[in-house]
Amino acid sequence: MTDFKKPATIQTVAQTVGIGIEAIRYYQRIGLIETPEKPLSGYRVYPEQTISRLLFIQRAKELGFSLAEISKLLALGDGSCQETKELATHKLEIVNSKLHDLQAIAATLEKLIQSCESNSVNQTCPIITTILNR
Amino acid sequence: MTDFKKPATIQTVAQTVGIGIEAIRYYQRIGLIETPEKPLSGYRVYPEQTISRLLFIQRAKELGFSLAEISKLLALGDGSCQETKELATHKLEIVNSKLHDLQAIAATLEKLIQSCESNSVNQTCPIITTILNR
DNA sequence: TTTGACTCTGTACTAAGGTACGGAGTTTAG
DNA sequence: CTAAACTCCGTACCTTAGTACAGAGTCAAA
Repeated sequence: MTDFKKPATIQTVAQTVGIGIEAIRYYQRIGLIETPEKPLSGYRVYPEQTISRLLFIQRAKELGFSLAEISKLLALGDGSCQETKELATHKLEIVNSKLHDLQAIAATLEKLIQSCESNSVNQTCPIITTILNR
Repeated sequence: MTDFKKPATIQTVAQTVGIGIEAIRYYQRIGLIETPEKPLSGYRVYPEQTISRLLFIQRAKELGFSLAEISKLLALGDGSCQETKELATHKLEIVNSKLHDLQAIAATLEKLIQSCESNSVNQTCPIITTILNR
C-alpha cells in the first residue's frame, strides 16, 4: 500500500509536538536533532523519528534536564543503562539540593513577612532591617 | 580624630564583600549602586555605605531576589512596609511554586532510577524507554 | 497565473548576570 | 627611578534556549 499521508513539513512537526518552528531549527543548529536532506527543489520532509525524538526532548525538559544533558541522554540511547542511571542520579542530587535551598528561602521569607505583619505601625520596615543585619 | 584607614578602593571593597570587581562595576552600570566621584587624579574611594549596600544585595540574592527586585527593595528603603511585604509575599509564592515543581521532578527521577536498579541485566535502559513512552 | 502561505538561510537580538580584554593612567614598594 | 600592581573606561563576549527578521525561493488553491 502506498502511503498517502501528506509529507511532514516543519510546521506540521512543530504542531504535532507542540513546539515552535524556530525551536526545531535551533535544535538542528545545535545538533540535537538531524536536519533531513533538502530535495533539489522543495521543502524538507521530516520522518517519524524526528517527532519521537522531539517528544523525548520535551519530556526530558519537563524533568529539568538541560538541552546539553538531553543530548547526552540521547547519545547514550539504549544499552548503557549504567551511564544513564548515573546521569539521572546526578540530576536527582542537584534537584534535591535545590529543594533544600528553596525550603530555607521559603522559611526565611515567611518569617520576614510575619515580622512585618506583627508590627503594623512602624517607620522602618523590618524586612529591610532584617536583611541588612543578618 | 583623623581616620587613618587606608582608602577603600574597588578591590578592597570587592574583597570585603566577597564579590568580583567586575560585578561591582556591573552594578554601577545598571545603577544598582552609586559610583563615587573620581578625584582629579587617582582612584575612586568607596564609602562604608557602598559596602553595606553590597552586603544587602548579596543577602537578598541569596533569598532568591533578582537584581531588578533588589533594586526595587532598595528604592522602597524604609517607610513603605506594605510594599516591601507585598514584594516578599509575591516572592514566597514563586518560591513555593518552584518547590512544588521540583518535588514532582525528584519523585519522577527517583522512580526512574529505581526502575533501572530493579533490572540489572537488560538491553534497553528503562529510563530511556520510560521517558519515551510517558 | 497570481496571490497568499509556507519554507529556507543566515544573521542579529533577547534576558540576566556577569566576565574578559585592551590600552592608558596611577600608585606604591624596592 | 623604575617596575609591578592596581584602576579606569569602553567595549566585546559568555551562557541558555530560543525569537525575530529580511530576502529569496517554493507550493497550493482559486
